[in-house]
Amino acid sequence: MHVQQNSEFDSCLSIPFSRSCPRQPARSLNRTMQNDLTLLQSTSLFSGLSQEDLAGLLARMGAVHRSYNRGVVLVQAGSPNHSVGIILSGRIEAVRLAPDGSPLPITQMGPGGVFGDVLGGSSLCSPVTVTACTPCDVMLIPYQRLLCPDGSAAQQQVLQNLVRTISDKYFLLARRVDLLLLRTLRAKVSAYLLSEADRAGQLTFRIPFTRAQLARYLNCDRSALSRELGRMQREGLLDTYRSSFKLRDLDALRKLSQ
Amino acid sequence: MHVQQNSEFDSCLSIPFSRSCPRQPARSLNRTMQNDLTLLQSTSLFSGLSQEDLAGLLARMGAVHRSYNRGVVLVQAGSPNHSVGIILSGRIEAVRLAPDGSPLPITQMGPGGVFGDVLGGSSLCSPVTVTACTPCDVMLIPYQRLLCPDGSAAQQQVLQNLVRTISDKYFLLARRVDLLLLRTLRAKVSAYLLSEADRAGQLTFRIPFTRAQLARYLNCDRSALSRELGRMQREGLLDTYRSSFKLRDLDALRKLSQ
DNA sequence: AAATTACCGTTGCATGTGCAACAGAACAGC
DNA sequence: GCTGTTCTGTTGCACATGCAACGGTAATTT
Repeated sequence: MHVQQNSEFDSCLSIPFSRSCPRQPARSLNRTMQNDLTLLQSTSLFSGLSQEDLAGLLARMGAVHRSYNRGVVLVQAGSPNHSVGIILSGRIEAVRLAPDGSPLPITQMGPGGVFGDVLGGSSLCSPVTVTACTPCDVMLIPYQRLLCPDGSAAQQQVLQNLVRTISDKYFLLARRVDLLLLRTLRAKVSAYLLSEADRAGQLTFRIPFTRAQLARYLNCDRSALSRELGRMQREGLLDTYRSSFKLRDLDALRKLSQ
Repeated sequence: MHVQQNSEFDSCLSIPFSRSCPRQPARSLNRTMQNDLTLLQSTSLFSGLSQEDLAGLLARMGAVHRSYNRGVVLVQAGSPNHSVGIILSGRIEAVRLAPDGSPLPITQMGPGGVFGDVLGGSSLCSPVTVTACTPCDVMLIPYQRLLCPDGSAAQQQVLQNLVRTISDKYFLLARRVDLLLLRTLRAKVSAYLLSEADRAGQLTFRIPFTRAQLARYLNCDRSALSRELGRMQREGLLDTYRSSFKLRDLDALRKLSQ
């Protein structure tokens, strides 16, 4: 099973859906439930739990299952969010509204991804808007129930996992800071593309951004990004067409990214 | 008692030491222990615990008390870190080494500050070097003992608190990202100074950075920063001399910071 | 198939800012 | 006192990049 968690970017755009339609007859639903448990087990939040413990825990915590269509807003920035969500199928993206109102892409996540966890139960308002990129199935768990210990070993394991999950997100954000700290646009582009190639495991890959989105992500102007990519292409460093990239000179790119 | 936690910047440079020398006769030491407990109670990590619970928990977890002289390295970047530290007195600072080797200030903390918590227990190596700005007293708790539940209510409370603590640090980092995303140097300076004034609670304050450090923090050139500060001073927006600042036109600064 | 929209590359221009170099002030040590 | 070091402000210059505008191509809709 293809599980992606905490992936700040994710170049895999085609997700193999285990279910195209969440509303199914009861017999299929049981089978679906089984699939969900297996997926949840491989999640950073629920790793290390047996299926029995997990099922019991979910019931005690009042976990609910929701389906959303593409484009639906799951979490509205500025309004309080009381649930942790785990993606069962589909993709979601989190964006921030910049002070000037333009959307700033933060992260995208596929099945197994956990969102809404970095609120610390402090009844804080979410700084990001979470929307469904594709039709989604999501499991929602009230944050209070998640944090409030019931004394079970499983629940304590989940708390530990939660610490891990949030720490991982911290490090992802820290890596983004590293990107933003690079001085030249060329360095940013090189660092970003190298990280994407690393994630994809090959030198040819697609990124989950349009040019305009990537420009916002790297905090630069869209035309400047196009210009720089054109230059790098002419210099033989890479090939690119729209969202597709092929890295040609890894060593040079590594040097450029400092 | 003056408690500072999770302060990414902190303009208070003069810390009133409760103890100038940690090595004292037994009678004083007990009194010191009492002070420590009170301070720890007001910490984000140990809030909500009674002194009895806290004392028992610390003993069970194998917490140790260490003193460091100014300049000593508490955590070396790149080497694994197995302990969470809570500052009892003094100040510490965390810096990163940029790819080019220059130090990049990350955070400073005073009494009550918690560090080494964002490692997720995954035996990760610390990305930052933590050093003592002043002579320090620190309480160290093995991360494994902290995460591994013993079934006590106090321990579960600590786990919850740990989630909160890490979440808070995530948001601090997110705010730094916001700073870095601002397009012009003037906007960065305005946003930073406004946040410092907000923290200090007054328009006249000192920042914990030299010009060169602030330039690194805002990701700009030192001379460019001096130039911009000079311009803003001539325009009547603020006054500055070395690390001291006085904001003169709050409205204008707010507009500039977008 | 036509029309509408979104996406992308290109280019000219203005300028903010990195870079290097220098000098004076503050500070520490002797 | 003197000396060396660190911190800071200043300035000239080059250039990377933001900005605006335009046209072309791909994608989507009717």
